[in-house]
Amino acid sequence: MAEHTTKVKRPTIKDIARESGYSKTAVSFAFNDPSRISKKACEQILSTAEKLGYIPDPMARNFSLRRHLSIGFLLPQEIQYSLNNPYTQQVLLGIGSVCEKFGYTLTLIPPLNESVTEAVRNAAVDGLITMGMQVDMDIVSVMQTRHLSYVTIDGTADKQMPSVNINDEEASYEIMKTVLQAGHRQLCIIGLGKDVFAENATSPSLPSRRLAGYRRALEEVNLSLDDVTMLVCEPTLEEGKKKGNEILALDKNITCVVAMSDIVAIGCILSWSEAGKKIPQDISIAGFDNIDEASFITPKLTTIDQPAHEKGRLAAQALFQMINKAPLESVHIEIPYTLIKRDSVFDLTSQQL
Amino acid sequence: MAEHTTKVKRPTIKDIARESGYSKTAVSFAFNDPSRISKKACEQILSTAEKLGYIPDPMARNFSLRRHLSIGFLLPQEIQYSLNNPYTQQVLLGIGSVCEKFGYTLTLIPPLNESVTEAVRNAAVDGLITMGMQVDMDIVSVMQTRHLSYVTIDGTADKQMPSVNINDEEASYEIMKTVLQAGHRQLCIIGLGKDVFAENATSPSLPSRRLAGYRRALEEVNLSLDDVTMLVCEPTLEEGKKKGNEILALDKNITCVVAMSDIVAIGCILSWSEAGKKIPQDISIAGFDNIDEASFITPKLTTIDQPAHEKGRLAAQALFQMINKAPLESVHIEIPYTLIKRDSVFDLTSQQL
DNA sequence: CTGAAAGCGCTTACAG
DNA sequence: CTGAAAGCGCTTACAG
Repeated sequence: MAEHTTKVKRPTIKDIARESGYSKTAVSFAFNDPSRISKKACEQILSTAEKLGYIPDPMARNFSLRRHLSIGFLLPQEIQYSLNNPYTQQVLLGIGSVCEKFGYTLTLIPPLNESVTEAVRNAAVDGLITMGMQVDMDIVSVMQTRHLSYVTIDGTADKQMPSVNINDEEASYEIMKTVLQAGHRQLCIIGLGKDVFAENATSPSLPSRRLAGYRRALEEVNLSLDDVTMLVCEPTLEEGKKKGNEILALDKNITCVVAMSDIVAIGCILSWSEAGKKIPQDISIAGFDNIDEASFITPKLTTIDQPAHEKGRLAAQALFQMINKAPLESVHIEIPYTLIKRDSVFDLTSQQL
Repeated sequence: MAEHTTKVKRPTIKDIARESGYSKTAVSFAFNDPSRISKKACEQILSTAEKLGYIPDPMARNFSLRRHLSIGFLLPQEIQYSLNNPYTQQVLLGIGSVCEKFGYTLTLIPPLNESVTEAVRNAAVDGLITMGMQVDMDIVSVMQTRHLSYVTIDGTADKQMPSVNINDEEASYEIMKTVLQAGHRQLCIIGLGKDVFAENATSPSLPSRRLAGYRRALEEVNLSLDDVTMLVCEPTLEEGKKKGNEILALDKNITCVVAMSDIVAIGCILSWSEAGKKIPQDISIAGFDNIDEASFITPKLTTIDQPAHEKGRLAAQALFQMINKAPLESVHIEIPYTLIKRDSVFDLTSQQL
């Protein structure tokens, strides 16, 4: 290589040591624990650092200290899908607010080469938060052999799997009951896309727990899930619109849709409005999540309020406890939800024709 | 330390080498370039790795290869504020989709100990995307001495500062003109909170460029910014609601509000609805951004459509070019916007009382 | 195909 | 207060 290949190389601790006349140890102390060297030494070192444009390499520092100062949020599928849901965004905010407090960054980890497992193998983080995880997934064994701490939100509780959830079965029961009490019998359920994690899961996933709640309410009026039209989609606005149109085309005279996700419910409402339907008179709908948008769509959405932000916050808090080797008060955190009755479910009983 | 302090230590490449009978070099090749060793060696190494529960340490690998495989998104203030705006969330999605494509993670970097500069000094990333950055900020010099690549969105273009923008002055001019043509003269502008980056900035920031556009339109009807009520707030729904109420309390008979952010405009609408106002008849409003919510609030919002997702995508694309030492086609990318006229600005001229 | 050894840029126990 | 040296867990040019 010719001399003039002056690659502007960043100075290292060694350069500062040489230039300032002190040792690498002293330079390190100047930045990390000035009390261990003389004031004079510290000043000289800091000023030559300034002069040469030296900033300690965070990666080398972290490597040496065996930490990343970052926690990871594992995205179960492409980022478009994962983050296009206000519910997930609120979870993210909750996690982020805790990271911030601890001086950590938050790493969003999309699948690597389409593989979530690959992504987990390579994740440069101190711990992971996942959504909808179950123990019997190979990602879990990767996290375990990597000795990574992890917490799952909306996943399936297990002693190997610290979790944060609401009581989805009960919440689903309540909202379905609300719909049934309003007299609706021609129903359509829009479930959540099945988890990409779940290849051969055995324990009941979040969608199936919700379904169980719906079923219980249905059975009380002598209906079963077989009497209901079942659809499934990813929780995004676009998918919701699509399903909304599909339902209209179904020609089954559905009077009420019960969606497992507000964003999907809102998508339905938008598509129905465009099609000239009156909501909730022509067709009613109930959601799940109580995202902000649920209260400013017309009609306002009847839904289950679940504190997404709080879920993220608690999951992150638990994760930091684990990272810091502190014992967890409880491995499975269950937080309260609230049924929110608004205007999107028409009361068929009150208008005895 | 007593013998039974069996800290479950992760096996390292050395352990696999010893156990399998091959060298560290061979183990490394088995994972990274199997073609360089014999099939037999590879199999034996991989199987002992499996047996001992060995997964190569990503941090050590990245450190050795002098890379992070992550790019950073710098949050100008606490994560609550920064990410609670659908506009920013879309930018984030755009960035994320590119990261995903390149096999990178996306690191959200909140201020560290309240300091954005501190956060940049310690960021473990290969490049940074910032919002609303100007050259004359000390964060910029930190990025430069760290030899970090960076791109700014909604910042101030400069040869030292690759950027992605729309023409904010022109867009603002257009929307103000729309409002004025509808006959509104009692106006209130809600600007964006001044940047936390900007301590002693000299070149015009995004809010001031927008203001310049507003001013130009105002001057065409012989008004100046002094004739307009000026408010400023952070772009969140909550802040928007607060400002909405403040405006009602103002008792200035404002007929139209021009907000620099849809989320703030929506906040206003919500607070006004609660207060029993008819919108846009009693009070009109125009926004900026065209977030999804702008089209499903009632009334639908008149606003400027700017492709937030595209901004993020282009910024990330440029950043990866820089990281890969490829030349940039253009250091300053300007993308088109669109004026969207909907229902939130009442036409005072058509109803000649 | 295989391995010994230097190197990535820090931290820190230890000796002076 | 100060510094030489080992170590963090990988990669890779080089020699065999």
